[in-house]
Amino acid sequence: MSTRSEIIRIGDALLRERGFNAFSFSDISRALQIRNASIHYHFPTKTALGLAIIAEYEERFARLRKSLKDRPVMEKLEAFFNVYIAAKEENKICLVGSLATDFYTVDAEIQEALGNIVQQVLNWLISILEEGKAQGRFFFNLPVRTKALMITTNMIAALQLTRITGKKDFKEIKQTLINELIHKQ
Amino acid sequence: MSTRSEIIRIGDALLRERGFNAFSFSDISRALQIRNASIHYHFPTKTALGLAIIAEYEERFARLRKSLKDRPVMEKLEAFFNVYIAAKEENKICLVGSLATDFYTVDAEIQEALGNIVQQVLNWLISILEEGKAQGRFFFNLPVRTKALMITTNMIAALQLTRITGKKDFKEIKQTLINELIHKQ
DNA sequence: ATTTGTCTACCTACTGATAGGTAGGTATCT
DNA sequence: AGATACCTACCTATCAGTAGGTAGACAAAT
Repeated sequence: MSTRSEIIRIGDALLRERGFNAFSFSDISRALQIRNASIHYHFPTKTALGLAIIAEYEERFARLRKSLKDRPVMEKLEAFFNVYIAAKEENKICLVGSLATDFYTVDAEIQEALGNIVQQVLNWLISILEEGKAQGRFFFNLPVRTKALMITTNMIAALQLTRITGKKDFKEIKQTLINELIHKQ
Repeated sequence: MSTRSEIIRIGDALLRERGFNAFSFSDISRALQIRNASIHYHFPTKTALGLAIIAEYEERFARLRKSLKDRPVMEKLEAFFNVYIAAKEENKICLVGSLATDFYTVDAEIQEALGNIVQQVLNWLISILEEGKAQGRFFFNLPVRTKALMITTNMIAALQLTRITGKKDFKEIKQTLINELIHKQ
């Protein structure tokens, strides 16, 4: 793995563990056993690193959507939840939750990039919900975008709140969302 | 108003706007037109200030619960949502959401205090939900604590996500929660 | 009534640590 | 020779925090 992608990997981990303002280039350089200035060689500014982290998510996200394109809708829903389950396994929160808290402290470019990825996540979930409903596998009466907002906010904050109340609550929230979706009434 | 409570007020505003690691004693001293060292006179450490901000919430929260003790359950539910509506009016997030993101960067004392206030909020909402259900005013099939977790996570992340997608979405989420609660099935 | 001491709530002036960032040099590979 | 990927050495700004001083309010002692 290249140093550049290692920096992104560690930066992402720190971002979702501690927030954008609570990690430094030094944290990354220490972890990689290289000098601080070497991080700046790959990413001139912290904003540039932030943008690269978000771009990485966009690429992974596009690949994931593509690979699931012709899979059953239930598998897609599982993939959606797996993003959050994987984060919980590491006691991390999600990118959107982390940067939403820090929103007014980051550069406009990051705010914009975050806006784009939020749109993509919401649109993905909307398409999953629509497909599942059309196939008679998912049940909900709310407008589909509203339903997507409800599920997304549940998952974002579930990662955060259950840092405090415990992982059992995270599983409860996740399972409740799935049950409500796949069971009539 | 005393300098001490002004410091808490401004500290709370900054905490919920930018996060714990993105505000400094200088931000507060500048706003109050006093010197940095004077903030340290009232709060020896940033942790002490954080604890005082949380303690202020506990006091306000206890007063609110007491004042609503004999009021109709619908009024109590409104008061619960008003906490988040008021935050949204200022584009701020809630204390719990902010500190959950910063959780692993703050002292254990703050983590503990945060745990206590989360318990209090959840227990309050649980008691409201129980009362409303017993009176035939609220409808839900989930275990009451699960329902409380769902509503709380929706509101915490609604404040965060709608910094990005807009206030209209916040209102949509809030109204959906109320509608689902007060309408059968 | 005046002095004295104590307390509160600030102040100036500083510290060491760390932040993000830069200039310029060097080893290696093609 | 030039590009790549590092390095040393440094910069300025800011951070939380400290030492020690002071003006004013108040109360007790003289």
